Amino acid sequence: MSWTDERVELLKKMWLDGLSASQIANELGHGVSRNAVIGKVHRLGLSGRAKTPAAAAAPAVRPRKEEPARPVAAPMTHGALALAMDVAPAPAPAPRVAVDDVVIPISERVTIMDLREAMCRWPLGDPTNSDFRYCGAKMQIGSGPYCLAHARIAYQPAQDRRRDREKRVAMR
DNA sequence: CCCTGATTCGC
DNA sequence: GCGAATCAGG
Repeated sequence: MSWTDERVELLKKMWLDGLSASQIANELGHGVSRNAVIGKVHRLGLSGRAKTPAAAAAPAVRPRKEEPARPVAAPMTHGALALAMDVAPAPAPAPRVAVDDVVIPISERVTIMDLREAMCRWPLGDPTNSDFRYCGAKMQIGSGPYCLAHARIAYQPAQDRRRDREKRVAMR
């Protein structure tokens, strides 16, 4: 894929929101690596956070050939611009949500950006809304992309599932 | 070992 | 311009 205006906008927004390169790469899609994101960020000139005092003033620890210090764009503050855009806080309802006869822990709900490889991809809410989250619980091997609880819902195996209403799946 | 960003350089 | 490889670190 290529860096379309749209994708660059997403990149800018997320980077300014403080998301890590890998998180951004993960959300932008399959063809984008974290290196690609970092590379693009630098080319766009929005990197430059002077973390180390010495790094900002001195040529750092790299004895390689250096360029006359590229002019880092305006040292914009992370927080200020981050507030300009959304990223709504997660609503905090009941500690658990019951679906059918299975109790799902929602304590780990995560945004797509925080979704890791081993996290349950059961969607929670409307993907159009900003409060959309994924379950995020630990993925159960052999249960598709879901945790144990959600796998049971997704792959309703037996026809005895309305049985055992009292039986609870204790998780954490 | 997991992760972070930074830099170089062949493409 | 792009990004894998690499570096330097947490």
